[in-house]
Amino acid sequence: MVVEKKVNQVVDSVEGDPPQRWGFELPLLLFTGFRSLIDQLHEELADHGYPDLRPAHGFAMQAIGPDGVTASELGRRLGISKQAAGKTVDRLAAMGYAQRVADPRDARRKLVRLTPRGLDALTLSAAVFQELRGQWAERLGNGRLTELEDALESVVGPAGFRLDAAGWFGD
Amino acid sequence: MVVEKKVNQVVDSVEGDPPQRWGFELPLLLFTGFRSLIDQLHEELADHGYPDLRPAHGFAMQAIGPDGVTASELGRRLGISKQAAGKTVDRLAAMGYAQRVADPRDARRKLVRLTPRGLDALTLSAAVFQELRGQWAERLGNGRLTELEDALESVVGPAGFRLDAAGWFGD
DNA sequence: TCTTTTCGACAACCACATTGACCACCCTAA
DNA sequence: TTAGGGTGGTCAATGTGGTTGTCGAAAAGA
Repeated sequence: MVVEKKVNQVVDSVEGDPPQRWGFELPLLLFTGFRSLIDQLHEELADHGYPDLRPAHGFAMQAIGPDGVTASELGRRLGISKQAAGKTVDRLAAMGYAQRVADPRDARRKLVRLTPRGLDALTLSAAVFQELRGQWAERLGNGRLTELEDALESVVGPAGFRLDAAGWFGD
Repeated sequence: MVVEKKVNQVVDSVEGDPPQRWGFELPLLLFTGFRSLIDQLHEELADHGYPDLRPAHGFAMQAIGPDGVTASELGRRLGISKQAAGKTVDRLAAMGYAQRVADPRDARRKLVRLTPRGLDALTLSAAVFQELRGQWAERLGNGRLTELEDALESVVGPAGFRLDAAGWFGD
């Protein structure tokens, strides 16, 4: 990559107008948008009886899915060790969002399944996201919103979304 | 918020086409875009002699800024305790990106400043982001990219960007 | 059947945050 | 001028969520 050139470009334009927009604005805008949606989601969730859910829990429950998974598989999906996944399940179970059930077809396995409460939280989340998208559509106009979504998809690809976001940021 | 209505809407359309796009795609697209930019940034940083930098370090260094801050103020900006901020500074200092200097005007304070190496990393990051934005512009066309940025800004506002992203996600 | 792999658990450990306590220092008002 | 309150930095204890290592039981494959 020709970054050296860019260094001078950036340094030079400190005294002047940005070419169009600074490059660093893009990730910040994306992150701020994401964060605002997630924060609003959890406000709604709290108001509707799920005050203890955190963003990471949503990813975990999404990774469990409607059919359930083993703790090992959950670890793979979340990008953490199976032991850490087991502890995550413990926490979700203690909060009443998940449970372990023995797998009759494989005595080693214990399937992690969402409880009805867990499924409800997921259903509500989907509805809140739909509502929030509606608010964006109101503000931007449906066309601009769709273009935004399409543009993003064409850059990042429709590639299956990664759920291993928990420790990714970490120090 | 009229979420109850949305629940049925979402449940109903499980058997059918999404209204346009599912609401949950929007946050995922935003996050995936953000993540892809950050991942590529850190690939570049690693290739240019900064292999030990993690995303969270970038936020911390950004919070320190070119003028330096006290550890307490750093804690406020990052949304963590001053003790945790102090440890973060210890880590950055151990890696050679920051240093503490006594403040001659206030004997209590120790100013945290970026080292030349830290400043270089920040400058390089800005250049990489500029380059990455160029790649997006190539793929989308400059017009569509600018529209994307403008649309995002009009939703989340030009409000100063929050740096307290580290523990925000957390479990 | 024998070997290898997989699953879930237990234990020890580590990284990074927390709270609480403390002293040194600045600032201001009596 | 001095007493008090607020602020800055550090130490200590603790909590949480992750890691690796190990293990026995069970499944899968040669």
